Amino acid sequence: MTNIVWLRQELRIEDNPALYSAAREKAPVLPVYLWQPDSDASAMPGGASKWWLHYSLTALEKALAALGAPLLIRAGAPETELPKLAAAYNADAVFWSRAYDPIGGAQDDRLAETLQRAGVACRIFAAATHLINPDTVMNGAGTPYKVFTPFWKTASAMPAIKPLPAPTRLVPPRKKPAGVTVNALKLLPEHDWAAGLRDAWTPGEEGATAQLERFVDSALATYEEARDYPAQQGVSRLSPHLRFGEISPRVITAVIDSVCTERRDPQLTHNAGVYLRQLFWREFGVYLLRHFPAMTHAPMRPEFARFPWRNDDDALKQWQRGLTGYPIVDAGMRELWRTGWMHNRVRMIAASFLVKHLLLPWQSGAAWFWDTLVDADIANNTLGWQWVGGCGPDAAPYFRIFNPIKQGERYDATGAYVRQWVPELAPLDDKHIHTPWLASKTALNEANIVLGETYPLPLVDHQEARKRALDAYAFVRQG
DNA sequence: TTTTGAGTTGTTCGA
DNA sequence: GTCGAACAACTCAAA
Repeated sequence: MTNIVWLRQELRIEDNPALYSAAREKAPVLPVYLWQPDSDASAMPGGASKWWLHYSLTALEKALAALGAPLLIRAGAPETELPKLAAAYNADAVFWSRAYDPIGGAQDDRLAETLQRAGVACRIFAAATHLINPDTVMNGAGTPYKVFTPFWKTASAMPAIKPLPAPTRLVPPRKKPAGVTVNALKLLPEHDWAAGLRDAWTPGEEGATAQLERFVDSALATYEEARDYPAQQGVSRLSPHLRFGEISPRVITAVIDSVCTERRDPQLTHNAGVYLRQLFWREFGVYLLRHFPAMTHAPMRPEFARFPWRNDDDALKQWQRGLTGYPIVDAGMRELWRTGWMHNRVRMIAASFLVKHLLLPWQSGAAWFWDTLVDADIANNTLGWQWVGGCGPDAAPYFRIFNPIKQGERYDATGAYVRQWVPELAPLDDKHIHTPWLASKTALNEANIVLGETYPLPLVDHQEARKRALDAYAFVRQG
């Protein structure tokens, strides 16, 4: 008799309800990860996510081996692989955490049915991937919230669930598992473009814990102010760790709460509150997707179906490559390409530029982010892009059009961020670092810049693009 | 049912 | 340079 633990979105051993419960029963534990190459194309991780997954699985293998039970890795769908494994190991039960996205949820239902037919018990847990269960937070009318603040008030007032400890020891099944190696999944790119990712990140539970510690020690106390400046280390950078379940948001909350209690510093406590509120945007994302599964592809506001999006592959490519001619946008897009991540402030600027300045559909931006972000998460990505597009719940009003010049000058006043990611502009003086097309010939010569050759001229004029966007949004409103 | 207040992250214009 | 208003109504949530 064996307990199978299917590890899906929680690639960690601490605060893992399925693993914890299976381990408590003293029976042998078989932890399983399933790679699903044939699943729905929209559910397949993008290139950057696959890179991360490779190292996350490697770390998980090591952690589980240290506890005594090696990880079994297989390729295949859970509803075919898990019943096979249950039979081969004479398993009494399969333990796993529920998924709240449409594809994962449907998979849960199919798996539970198949296992029950085979006489195997299903021990399904509310996922510790999130702080709330999306099915339990509703407004007074009994319908799902569509506005963040009231959602947050209700959701954050729910009693916090204490994180579960990591099991100290696991009993392996007698039979040696026959799986594949992480390498066999071929998650790493054939052509190695991942040097920037390797420099920037340490995937895995240990890396996640270390990152949380760094954030709490060095940035949390100034989070509210510093989080908007992309050249500073002002944000948590925990998003990919959360995405792969290498750390649970309950652990993050518990650690921060205990630090605040210990230090009794009102400024720290205030900033911690600002950060924890941000964590609830992640909750809001999964919550909305649970209740409005079509939002991954369809605008939440139906009138946006007639939005006059343009079709311009050249412009899309220039945006993707960081060649729009607007330094802050290009810096962000190149940070993304190199490191698999982009600072939140710059995500808003770059995304707004695609949707409002270029009038390209938010779905094409979402697709690019899906492929290039190490933290690509279907719920967060969808919410973020619908918000920017103005077609989501609680969205940015249509007349709120980020000015990429002003944003650059305000949040990257010295140009440190632009200089890091757009090195061809680095020698330019601060005054024109966000507007190279306004620099004098002498200044450009001295900086070795030939506009249109070494760095592009602006793809669109801000004022004209702004007017065009306002007209397009007016068209949607009036029908 | 009706009413009322509020709504992540901005920009521009004119006094 | 600073400040407030306009952008333009609309939807959501709760009383």
